[in-house]
Amino acid sequence: MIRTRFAPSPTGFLHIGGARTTLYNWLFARRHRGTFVLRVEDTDEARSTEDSVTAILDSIRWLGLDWDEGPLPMVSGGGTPSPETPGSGSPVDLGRDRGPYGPYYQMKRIELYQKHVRQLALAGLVYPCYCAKEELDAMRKAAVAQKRPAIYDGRCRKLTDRQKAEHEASGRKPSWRFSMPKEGETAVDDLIRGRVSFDNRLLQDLVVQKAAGGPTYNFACVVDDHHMAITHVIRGDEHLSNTPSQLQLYAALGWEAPKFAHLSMILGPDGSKLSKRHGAASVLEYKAAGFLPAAMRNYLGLLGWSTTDSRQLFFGDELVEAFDLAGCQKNPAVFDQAKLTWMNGEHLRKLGHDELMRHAEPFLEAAGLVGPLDPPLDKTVALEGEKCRLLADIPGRVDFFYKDVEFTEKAMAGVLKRPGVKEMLLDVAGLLEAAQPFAEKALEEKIRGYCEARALKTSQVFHPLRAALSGRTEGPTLFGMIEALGRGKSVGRLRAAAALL
RNA sequence: GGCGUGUUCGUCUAGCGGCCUAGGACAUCGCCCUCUCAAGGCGAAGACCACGGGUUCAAAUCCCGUACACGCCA
Repeated sequence: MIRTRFAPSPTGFLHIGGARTTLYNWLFARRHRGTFVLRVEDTDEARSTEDSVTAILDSIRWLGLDWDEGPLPMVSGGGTPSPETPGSGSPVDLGRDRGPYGPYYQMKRIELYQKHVRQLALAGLVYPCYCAKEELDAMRKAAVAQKRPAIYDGRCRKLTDRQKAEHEASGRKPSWRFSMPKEGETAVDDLIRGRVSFDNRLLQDLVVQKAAGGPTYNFACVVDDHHMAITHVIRGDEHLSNTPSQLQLYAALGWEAPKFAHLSMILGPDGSKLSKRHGAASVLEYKAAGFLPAAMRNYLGLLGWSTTDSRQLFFGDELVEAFDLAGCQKNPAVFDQAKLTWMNGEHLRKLGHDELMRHAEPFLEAAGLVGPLDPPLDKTVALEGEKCRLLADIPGRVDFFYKDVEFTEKAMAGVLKRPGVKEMLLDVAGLLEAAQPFAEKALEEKIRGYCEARALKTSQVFHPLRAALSGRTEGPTLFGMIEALGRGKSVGRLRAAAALL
C-alpha cells in the first residue's frame, strides 16, 4: 500500500512550488490507490501561525486535492470534504485531525521525538552538545576561511563526564547531536535522479533535539515518516542534500527508509527561485485572479513532468491516470503565466454551463453583478463566458448589458459617426419594435433583409449596431445580443445612440 | 568554501547511439474562417542540443573536463 505525504510548515501561504509538490504526492497516491497524508510541521513556534495553517489547507482544498489523513478540514461532522467546491468557505477546524497515525501536528508529537532521542542515547548514538551559537558560528567561519567543509567538528563528542557536569553546573542546556558515521559513503537511490552518493566524512553530527527540547526538522521528519508509514517521500530538490543524513538516522533507529523522489525547483522568469518578487506566488492569489483549479493542476502537473507524447491538456481524471514519477524532469522549470492562462481558457471552455456559472459567480458578485438581473446573467454569461481565459474576465464582457452605454472612442468616432448611420439606427429600431418573434434567428433574417433592401453591406450595418447597443466594437454575436437585451432595451439604446449623432 | 544537482527554440518539453537537415505546446508574426472579439484551421519565424575534448562506422543521446545556474551545509 502506497502512502505519500505533504508536510508544510505553517509559516506563510502555500506557494506554487509547494502546490506542485502537493499535487505530485496526491497524484502518485491516487494513481496507485494509495493514501495521501497531510502533516503540519509546526515546530518552529516563533514563525508558525494558525492563519498559515488555514491558508495552506484552504489552498490545497481549492486545488481539489483531498487528503485521507491529517488535519480535519470540516467544521463539524466527519463527512468527506468536497474540495471542488469553489470558495472553500468552511474554516478548518484547527487542531483536530483524523487518521490512524495521528496526531498530524508535530507540536503534539514532541514526546515521541524525545522518546527516540532517548532510544538513540541508550545506544550511544547521540551525545549532548553544549556549544553556544556564537561558538558554532565562529567554527563555521574559520572552516570556510580555511577552505574546509563547514561542518561541526564534533568537539562535544568526546566530552568527559566531568566536563559535562561543569557545563550543567554553569546552567547550560545541551542540544543533542547524532554521531554520524565518519567512513564510507551513503547513497540515495532517488526515483528521479538515480543513485546519488555522499561521502560520510562530509555528513555532520546533526542536532536531533534542540536545547529547548524540540526536535530539529530532519529528525522530526524521519520519526514522522516512519511512524506514519510513509512509503514514498516526494519533495523538493532542496532536500536532496539532507537525505543521506536522514538515511543514517533511519539506520540508527533500526527502521527501513522510504523511497525518495526529489523534484526540481520552480524558477521565476529571471532564473532565480520563484518568489513574491515575480508576482503572484501564493496559490490563493491565482484563485483570486480567476484561474480554475483544474487548469492549475494541469499546468503544475506539466511543470517538471511530461508524457512521451508531450500531451498538453488533461481533463477530469486524466492526469491521475497518466501520472508517473518516471516522467519527472531533473532540471528546474520556469513558471510561465502565459501558458497557464492559455490552459485556463481551454479548461473554461470545457466547463458545462452550470459549472461555469458556479465558478463565475464570485467574480460577477465582486463586480456588483448580483441576480436576478435583466437580462438574466445565465443568458449573458452563456453568450460571452467561453471567450474568456480567466474567470475574472467575465464581468467585463457582460457588464454593458446592465449599465448605461458608454461609448469607446473607437465605437463613436470610428464606427458611429459616419454618414447614414443615424438613419440606419432609427430604421432598425423601428424594425425591432415590430419584430415577431423577438428571437435571434428571426432578427437576423429581418436585419439581413433590411441590408439587402437598402443595398447596404452587412458590415455597414452590423458594426454600427453593435457599437450603438453596447458602446463597444467587440462583443457577443449581434443577434444573440439583441435577443438577450430584449426589445425595450434594444430599441431604447438604438434611439439614444442616434440622438447623439 | 565544501558537497550535491542541473544545462535541447524566449518558456514548458519530446528525445534514452543511426528514424534528428531535432518533434510538440505556450508566446510572437502572417493567412483563412467570420457580423466584431474569442475560439478554430493553416503556415512562418525561433535550438550550431552550454562549451571543450574523447569513445564509436555513427552522439543531443555514452565518458571526461570546463563554465554557468541552482540547492544544502546556513
